[in-house]
Amino acid sequence: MIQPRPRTIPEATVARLAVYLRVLTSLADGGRTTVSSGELASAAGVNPAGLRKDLSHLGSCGVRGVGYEVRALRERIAHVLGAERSRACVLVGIGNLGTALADYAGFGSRGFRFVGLFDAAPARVGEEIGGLVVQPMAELEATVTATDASIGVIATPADVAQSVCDRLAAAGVRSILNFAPVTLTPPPGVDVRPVDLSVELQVLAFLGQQRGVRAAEVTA
Amino acid sequence: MIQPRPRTIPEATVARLAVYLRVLTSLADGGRTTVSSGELASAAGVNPAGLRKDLSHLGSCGVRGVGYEVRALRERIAHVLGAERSRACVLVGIGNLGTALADYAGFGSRGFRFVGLFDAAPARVGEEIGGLVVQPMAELEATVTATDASIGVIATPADVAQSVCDRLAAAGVRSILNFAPVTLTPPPGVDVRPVDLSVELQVLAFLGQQRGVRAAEVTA
DNA sequence: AACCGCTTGTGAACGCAGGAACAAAGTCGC
DNA sequence: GCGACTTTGTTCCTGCGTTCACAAGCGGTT
Repeated sequence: MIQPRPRTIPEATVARLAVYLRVLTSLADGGRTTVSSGELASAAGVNPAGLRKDLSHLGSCGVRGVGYEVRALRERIAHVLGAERSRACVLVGIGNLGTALADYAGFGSRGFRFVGLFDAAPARVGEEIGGLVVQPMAELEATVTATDASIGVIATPADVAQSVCDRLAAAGVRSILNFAPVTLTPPPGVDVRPVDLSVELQVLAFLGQQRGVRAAEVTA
Repeated sequence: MIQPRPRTIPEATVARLAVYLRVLTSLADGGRTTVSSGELASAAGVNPAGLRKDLSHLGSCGVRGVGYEVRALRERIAHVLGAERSRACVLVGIGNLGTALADYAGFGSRGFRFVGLFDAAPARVGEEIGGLVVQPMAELEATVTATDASIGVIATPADVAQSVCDRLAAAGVRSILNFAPVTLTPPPGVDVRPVDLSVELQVLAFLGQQRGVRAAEVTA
């Protein structure tokens, strides 16, 4: 089977596609049937030309002079992102953040479902969160295998994150979202995407500080 | 006063500097006094040449043939990022995620301190988290003014995030970290940095799916 | 049926980030 | 004191992402 499109979609574009998908779902819920690139770009906070280029990566589905059909475009993006099928995820580290993630309903509507929650603290084990019961760490590998989970989320303290990463990888998990404030070095063939909340705050603070300096210079 | 360095540091570099700062702190705690670019790059998960280029943006502080002095470099980065001075932050939306953020000790050690927690639900008001008492939304503006908070964190449901954003901006907050799954349109002069956990998961899933396709092609 | 306005899709140019290679500089050994 | 080695700082270059601008195409109108 020949793929008519080059299947290499830039990572930056993929991130924006996920945002478009969210906006389109919101529009569809609001009863909109068509939308122009300018309006969609405004709602997503990006440049209209860039949005069109992003969409061109998945074979154009718009109608010139009219715009895009909301439902059709949503389906198309969902298909490319693989969001149609539900993906099994396991979550390790049921602290405050882990609890928040396990309870977050937003994941379910985007094609992700948690199939296992794990924590090292015996006091946590047995607790029920979002319909799942927290399991001990010893059951991690068996659950990953049984559920064929391909995504792992690490919300543990920093000092155990690497060992959790290794265990997840060994059990067959290929993609890991890491909230622990350490840089993980995964085995070959495993992707790690770091999400460091402190880093986000520091970048934000620096940009704000720099903006202040600029403003002071302009007035000077 | 003439600044010897161009103060325009690329945003990508700023994000990495925050990571280097974290690694350096860890090294300093471990008793290390010097570190080479290669070792530091490995610990941060980046290319050594790129790391040296990042560091060159803030005036080189390394010693050729030896490496970087851990404490001095840490101080330097902290100074450039403005992490020496503690910054006042307010947090709106004390759900599961908000509670996790308020309780997260990692922020304190990076120069951020929460000075106000707010929630619209009367049941939440009065609760004590991480040494602070949750306040009603009506007190938002007064607290921002009194504490001169410059950073706001939004962890509310999506439907009220824009109005919270507007109120924060009106009260004087210039930088906002948004965890709500909507694209905010801030007033001029206000920066918003979105952190969408579902988007992160979708990008991760797509990359993993694409990796699977690649592997299948190679075997074919 | 033909025209006109509107919107998409694409081609080109610009700027930026990332990586590799090389020169400068300092330390360790002899 | 001198040479060789190690490591930084810089420069060049390649590739990617983003933006602008224009041609192509469709619907509505006359």
